[in-house]
Amino acid sequence: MSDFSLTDTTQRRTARRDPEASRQALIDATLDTIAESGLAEASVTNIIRRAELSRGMVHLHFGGKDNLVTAAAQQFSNHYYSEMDRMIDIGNAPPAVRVMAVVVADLSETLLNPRSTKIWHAFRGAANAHPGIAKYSSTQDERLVQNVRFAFEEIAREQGGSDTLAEDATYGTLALLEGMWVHYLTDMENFSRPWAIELVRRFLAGLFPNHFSDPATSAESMHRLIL
Amino acid sequence: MSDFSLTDTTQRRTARRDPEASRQALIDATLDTIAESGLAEASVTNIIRRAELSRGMVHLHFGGKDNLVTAAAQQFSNHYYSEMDRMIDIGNAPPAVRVMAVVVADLSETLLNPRSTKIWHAFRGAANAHPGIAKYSSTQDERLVQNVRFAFEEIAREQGGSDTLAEDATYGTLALLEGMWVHYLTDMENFSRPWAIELVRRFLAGLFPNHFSDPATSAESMHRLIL
DNA sequence: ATACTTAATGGACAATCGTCCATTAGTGGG
DNA sequence: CCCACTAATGGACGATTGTCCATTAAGTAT
Repeated sequence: MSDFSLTDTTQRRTARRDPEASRQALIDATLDTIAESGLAEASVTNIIRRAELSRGMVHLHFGGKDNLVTAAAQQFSNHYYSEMDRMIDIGNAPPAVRVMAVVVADLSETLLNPRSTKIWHAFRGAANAHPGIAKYSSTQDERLVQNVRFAFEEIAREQGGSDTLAEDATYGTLALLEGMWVHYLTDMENFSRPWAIELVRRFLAGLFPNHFSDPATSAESMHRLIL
Repeated sequence: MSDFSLTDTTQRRTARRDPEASRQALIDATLDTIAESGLAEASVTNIIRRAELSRGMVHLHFGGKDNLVTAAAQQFSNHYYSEMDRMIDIGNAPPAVRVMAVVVADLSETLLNPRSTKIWHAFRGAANAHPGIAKYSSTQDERLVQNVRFAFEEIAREQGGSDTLAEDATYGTLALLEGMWVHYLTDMENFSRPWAIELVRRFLAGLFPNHFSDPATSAESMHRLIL
């Protein structure tokens, strides 16, 4: 109210002539275009039209379209893992609860939604031919895998199971989640998150009856814990 | 030897002026290009160069590039299911063996190999924006799902489990297989088929101990049965 | 042999692709 | 207030896209 001119300047500065904002607008427009119309439609023309920026910006900020798409893939990947980290930060809960936290988070609307699934699969489909994308299109983030593996090793130790059992449980759980994403992509309206969570829990209860039959690992209970 | 001229005529006819062979050559070239360089590189120019045919053939036989790609997706899908049917045709074996037959077939080199995984994921990534492809990029072939579901319902009945258990087992198994394909795609050299088969069996043994602990459902035993 | 049918060719075509650069216009320091 | 700096613009550019068609040539029927 007092310094109207300063406020105005700040606004105009933010609106036009903010390289960081422009960079971000291009990445957002790229991801939105991919989610809405696929990677093939993510041309420079379509991207800059959506971002309401001029043609030269892609070359100016990224040096070319390839780098822009790679940056978009990187940001998308970072967003997934940062949100995942945020959601599974629940202190030192029992290992089975920690595993289920990863499951619930991966299947939550924050991470698993129409936009993210479409983008995810579009990137993965192009990853083979596009090294820049390949780097950021793997779910096998080392930290997350280790996180799950440690929890399963703790469970296996308690139950007297072998180490290969823990490893199988780790990769099986991640594979199950991958499969759920595909299931969601191909049949969104019939997909039920609680159903998917219970399905995973049931499979894990088969491997570790003493841990994943605990009501604390049920879909409702986990939902309350995380959100 | 005797009728050299006839043989020659037949050869030339097969070589040039065989519409069916030309159609097939275009489809093969399309799939090969996608497997090798991705969907984005599957341009008319690249396809006809690989097929060693002329530019107009795409329009002549398919009416346009979109229809060619769709036909390629259809043929690829048909190949998967016909090979799958062939491999799981093992008479009236116990239900657990029938389920494991699907698992082993899906993870066999015939169906799961570098070429097929790359094509598969390329198609799936484009399916959202390309209705023609979407039709043929689903693993949820009704016949196959029913096949697995019937087997699990039989198992669940024997074991006194609920119907939802059979349904969970069905979709869980398919999800597990989807996840294995992704795992294979992202880490081909470290992927072991026996390991993957045993992993699935172990998960199912958790749900149905009486059936999937049977040595007849082990990777080696199944391998012998199918091949 | 001749006419007819049609598979196959390959270049023309407009549209679109991504890259680049001469130019304009905001912004902060002297 | 002006100068240097650089974010931002938008059109020009050659290359490449998919479609289409006039033409050629192979196979078949008369």
